[in-house]
Amino acid sequence: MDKEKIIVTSALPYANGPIHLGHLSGAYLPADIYVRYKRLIGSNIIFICGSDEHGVPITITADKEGITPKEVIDRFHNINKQAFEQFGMSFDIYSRTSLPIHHETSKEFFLNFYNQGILNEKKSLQFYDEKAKMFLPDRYVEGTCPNCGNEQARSDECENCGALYDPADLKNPKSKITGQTPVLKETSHYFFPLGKYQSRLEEYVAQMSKKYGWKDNVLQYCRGWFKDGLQDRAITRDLDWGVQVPLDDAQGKVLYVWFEAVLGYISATKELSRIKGDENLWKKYWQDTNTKYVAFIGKDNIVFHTIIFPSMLMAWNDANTDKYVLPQNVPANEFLNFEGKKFSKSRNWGIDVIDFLKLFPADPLRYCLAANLPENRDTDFYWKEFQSRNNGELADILGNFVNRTFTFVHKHFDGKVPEKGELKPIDQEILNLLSGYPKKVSDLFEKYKIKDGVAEIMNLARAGNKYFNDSEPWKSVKSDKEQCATTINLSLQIIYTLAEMFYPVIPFSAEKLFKMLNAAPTDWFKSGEANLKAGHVLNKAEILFTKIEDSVIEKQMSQLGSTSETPQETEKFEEITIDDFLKVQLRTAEIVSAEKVAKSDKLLKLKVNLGFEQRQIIAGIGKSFQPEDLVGKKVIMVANLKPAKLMGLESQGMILAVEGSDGKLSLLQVDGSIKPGTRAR
RNA sequence: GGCGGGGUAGCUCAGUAGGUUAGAGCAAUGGAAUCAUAAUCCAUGUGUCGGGGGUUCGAAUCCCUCCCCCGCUACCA
Repeated sequence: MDKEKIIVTSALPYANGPIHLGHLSGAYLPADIYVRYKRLIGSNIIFICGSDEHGVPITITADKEGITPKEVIDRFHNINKQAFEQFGMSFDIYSRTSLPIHHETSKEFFLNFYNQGILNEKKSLQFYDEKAKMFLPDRYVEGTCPNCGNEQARSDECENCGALYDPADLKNPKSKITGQTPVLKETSHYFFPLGKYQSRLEEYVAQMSKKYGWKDNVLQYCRGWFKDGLQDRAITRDLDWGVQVPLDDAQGKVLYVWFEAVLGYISATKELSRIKGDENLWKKYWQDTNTKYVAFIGKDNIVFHTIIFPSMLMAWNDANTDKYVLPQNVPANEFLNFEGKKFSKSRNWGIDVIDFLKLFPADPLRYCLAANLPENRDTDFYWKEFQSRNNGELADILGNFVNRTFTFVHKHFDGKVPEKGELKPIDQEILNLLSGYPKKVSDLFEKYKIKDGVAEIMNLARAGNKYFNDSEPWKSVKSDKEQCATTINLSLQIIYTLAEMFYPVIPFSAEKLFKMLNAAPTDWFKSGEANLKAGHVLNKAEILFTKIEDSVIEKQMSQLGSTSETPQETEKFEEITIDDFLKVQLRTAEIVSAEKVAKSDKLLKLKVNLGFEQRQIIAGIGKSFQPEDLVGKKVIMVANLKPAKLMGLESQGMILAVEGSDGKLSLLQVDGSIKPGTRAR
């Protein structure tokens, strides 16, 4: 078989937080299984990943914690790198986009596009916050719409009336960061003309998907983007954290993260070349039309890998003789939820990889996630399912089959592979099954049906148990030793096949299995044959999987959602003076009427009695309360909040509520004897 | 509200070029076996395939409509 040359990438995780189980299910575990399988069939493959370390959210985290962005990325790069290692991710390199090689690569792409003249430079007046010393992105500015008077208009458009205008016309602009009045300064940005590539992209997607069978969910996303029409996208920003725009007149500008992050795959491969001492290694993969490039991602990343990255590579290829390969397949997964709800750090819902691996070994997690990958739709991780997969499948089906065979061989055959004798139909049947297995599983993995493949492998362990049962070696050992030897010989061959088939899924346990067998993996497609010679000496058996007790699982479940236990230790509060506090007028108010705001999911229009006057409040609490239940309640409100318009309705204050771990709101209330309008202090 | 994804057995999930009695694993019930981590093996499902309508000889699968859930987004003052 020809050695396929393959690049596999997993989405670069953002170095602004630890990765959780959902991330693993989306872009990492399926990729690792695929890569390990491909290595076993002899493909020439490299597996690339790294941290994505630029962008605004990282600077915000840094500001909040009073540290530098560098400290933020160092922390999460190391945490995530370690988590991946413990989980058994077999990346050839786990790089990072803060490395000089990445900055150089990104600049090279930018300059190439710039010199080709395909980038559009657009000048515009943007608000500049002199106190924060930064240009303000549109969503950080608000003011009064020159058209309708809406006070929450953005700098260049009003969402209330839909008007578009020049930022200079916005009245009373305010910076949302400092509250200062920003000034207008001229700035210019470069735009990548995505629209120009639309027809080529559509053709590319159509061809690749037809030829290589792209997943349905991926095509649906692409269709949506194509239908809306691709727009020019700005590829620069006024910011100081990121890759500097390599032009003399572009001081204080960096490349927008979406532009450079995908290039991280290439720069990481360059880094790998450097480490391996083969300068041109990366070119042999990225710039060879025979290379098959597969990008594993979660669904949130589809547009970047099927549209943006390919269009950038097209633009490069148009002007260079060294041409990059485009993704041949983008097997994006949906999302993994946790116990029925999506992962949420703030609600303490879910578990980080690094924490999980402190409690349990990697393999049970790998198996459990692999058996329920969100390949077709969102799926859930349940603690109970994890326990039952570990105990009922890994320990009872696979572990026990191995264990019963090994104890038998040590007890009756001196720890050596016994010679097989004449084959009965039952033996021939299992041999046939065995020899067809590598192809059966391979066919599924090649189509990225990892979940089905994994289920199929476990079925082989089931078949092993059945074969052992039906053959009854514990009887034949007394009546027909030759027949017994055949049974045990074949059972050991099954274990060998299992070790190989399971290696991509549960590598740590598979290695133990090979050690017990005193053997090494072979070519994948030969692993269904008789690989153990009679007389081959086996090692002692060890327990592969220990069972997980109910109490251990229950403890984990009981800790879920209990945010009160860890009252956000990491959050630091800015101190304020008593005078600052007294600026806020908290007063009791009685709700006199409540009704839903038309065409709104969660807004309620409330009339409240403040004692000295009535107010109208538009509150976003409609998902937690029925309007009729609110009437008569005495709540706490901010009485001197500047009025604002929501859905065209004026809101003259804000009532206070807290959000529970389930997302339901609870109102701050006082008892009935307190008069409306009483100030809280 | 807009866009996208879903609603199949008690639970977690498969299943669309429309076609014989709709599947798997788990759980449940009964049985067999005792080599083995009390582990295994066999048998057992009256599931309105979210509701209603339509196309068709035939629909979980195609069309229309309604209901519910999830995500993103617009409104969380």
